[in-house]
Amino acid sequence: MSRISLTFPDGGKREFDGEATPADVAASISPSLAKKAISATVNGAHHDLRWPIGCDAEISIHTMKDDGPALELIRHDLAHIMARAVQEIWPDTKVTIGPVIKDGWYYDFDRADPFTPEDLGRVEARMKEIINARDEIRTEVWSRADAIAHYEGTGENYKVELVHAIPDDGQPIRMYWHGHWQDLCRGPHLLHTGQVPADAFKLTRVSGAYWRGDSANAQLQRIYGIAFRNRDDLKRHLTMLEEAEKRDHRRLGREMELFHMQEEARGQVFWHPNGWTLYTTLQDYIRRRQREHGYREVNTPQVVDRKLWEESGHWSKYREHMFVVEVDEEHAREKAVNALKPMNCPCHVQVYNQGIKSYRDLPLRMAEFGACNRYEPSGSLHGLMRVRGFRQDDAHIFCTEDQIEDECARFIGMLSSIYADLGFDKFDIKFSTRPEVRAGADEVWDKAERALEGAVRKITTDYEVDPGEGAFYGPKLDFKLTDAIGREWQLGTFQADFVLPERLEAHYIAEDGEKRRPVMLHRTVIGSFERFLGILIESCAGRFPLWLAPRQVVVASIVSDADEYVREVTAALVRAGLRAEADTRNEKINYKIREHFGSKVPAILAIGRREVEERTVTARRIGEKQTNTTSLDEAVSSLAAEAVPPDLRRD
RNA sequence: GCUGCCGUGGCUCAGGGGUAGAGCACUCCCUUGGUAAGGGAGAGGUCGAGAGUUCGAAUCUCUCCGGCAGCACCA
Repeated sequence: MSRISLTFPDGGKREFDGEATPADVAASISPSLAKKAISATVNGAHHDLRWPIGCDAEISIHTMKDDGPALELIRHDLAHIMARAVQEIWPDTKVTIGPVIKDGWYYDFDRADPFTPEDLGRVEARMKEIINARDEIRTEVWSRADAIAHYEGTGENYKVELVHAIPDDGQPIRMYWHGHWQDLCRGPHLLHTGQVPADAFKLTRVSGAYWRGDSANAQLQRIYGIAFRNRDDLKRHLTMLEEAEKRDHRRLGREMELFHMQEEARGQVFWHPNGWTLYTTLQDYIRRRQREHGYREVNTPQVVDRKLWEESGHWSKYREHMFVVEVDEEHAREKAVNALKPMNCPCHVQVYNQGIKSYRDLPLRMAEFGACNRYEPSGSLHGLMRVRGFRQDDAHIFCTEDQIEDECARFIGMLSSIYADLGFDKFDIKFSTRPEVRAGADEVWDKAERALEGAVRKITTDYEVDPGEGAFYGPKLDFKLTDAIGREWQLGTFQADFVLPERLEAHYIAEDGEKRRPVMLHRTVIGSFERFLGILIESCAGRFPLWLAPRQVVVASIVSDADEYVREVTAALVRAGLRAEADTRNEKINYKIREHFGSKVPAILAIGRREVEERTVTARRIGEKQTNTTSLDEAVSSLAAEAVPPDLRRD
């Protein structure tokens, strides 16, 4: 006879014989625990208590939270409940898949007519009915043949495909039921639909999504939902999203007069004085940091003959995404086909290839604030985050295979330091390893992968590995930050490349006098100024640290008798290197304060009769209530000190 | 590029088959007022573009352009 040993969250143990049913198990648990007993680990695998138990098993009951069922289970079952609601309302709709995602879930449907916002209301109402019905949730084990026959019979061709895709390794195929509705699912699940809080979820949007994520496949209708444990959490989440909207860089870009974009230059940026000040201040900073780390800056052409792109391989792969420039014969002696450079790499190899390089020159670190243009798909454009014209903080390091590790470690050190200076102490790292189709010998890949991963491990073990997702020319590390509403964007990157030096015939003379191929390391820290500034704007909600703020100080008069002194104070600040402005308009100080703090000026010096007489200034900082009156000299020197960029402050 | 939604003055938005409205911003006038909107007056749009339906369209239909969300893409 088989036995089941149960371990409870409180550490207690209980033994059952192998024929125990879930009901037996549930009965042995205290009522309060039973309500929360939803899933378990059976023989090491995560399982649902609803499964027939008929074998030797070590079961640990877990995932119970004191405040109710695990959110993941709630969201998971909501996906099923939504699919059921949709099929009950529109029986001809085919179901596909519906996973749990951040904050909620989605489910993809195949249906001739798209869902309208009103449809979502109907679905939501039906879902609440299902929840209130407290239908028991059951799981059955089916044979593969039965499952396929069933889905073929009901015309659920996507499910047929899914069953076929389940590896045939003896694992049972599980069917999940509530009411008269069923779905293919491996679990785990709640005990009944009533365990889902009926007032803490919301269907948020519909959109198209390709079956299996492949644009060659049919496009399905995806419905997204969000769910929380209770109504308050849901409300909090919605409020948070509203707040995040106020930090949207497109909105702040307009409000702070940083930049604008328009139809005639789609996907490109018109930087305004404030935005350009920010941009160049950041660029100056990056330039200093690069110099500090041994980079030499170059500058290469915008318009390059297609010949070079053919040699580099970009023409065949990215032709559709390049801005091609054809010079007409009427204006030139020969017709030439060029392309705006979509990236700087081949140009840097051209610089490298001038003259003969020795192993003594390596590692050779070549940087360029390279302006690139890519004809990105229209639907991918997104404010500053994804544009067609941008400038990278690009650099290529030409080195030997043995130098990869050291260069990678140096790079990550520099990147961490720069991110920290700019207010990002945390960022996500992704490590992508060799794909199936690739260039370069396995030994070189071994070396490069080890070098990259080793360098990362020196700073953190918290990184994601994407096996097989590396470029065909080498492994890569990506560094990501999130925007106001949690979308992730890739900024920094570090990639080893064994291919381009070969294609463009770069070489150096080794110690033994032989010609060798250098490895080329492609890297960016902030990625592009455009995207990084988008992220930076959102992360600080437009309240830049003083050294970056486009307008650092406004000196505002309270009465017109102070105007002359206001101009004197402003001049002193400007002399000290600050971006200071005088505001002597005939407006009340309240009005001026509101306006300047509204446009995120970090510091305001208010000047009234008292300050004129005492030759002082009264300062107030954005976001702070209190004011601080000091002598003029004191104010100027403390602001000037704060305006020094962090790297220069360290010395 | 695909699916859906949207497109009214600089911004936020109302209206809606008979030739446009509010608040903020802007200009001018009054107010010299101590730390997140003092008061008044004025100027500003032909309603994304084109075509169609209609006696008449910003309002209905179609096409295109653009924006937003998601998908796909991202050297």
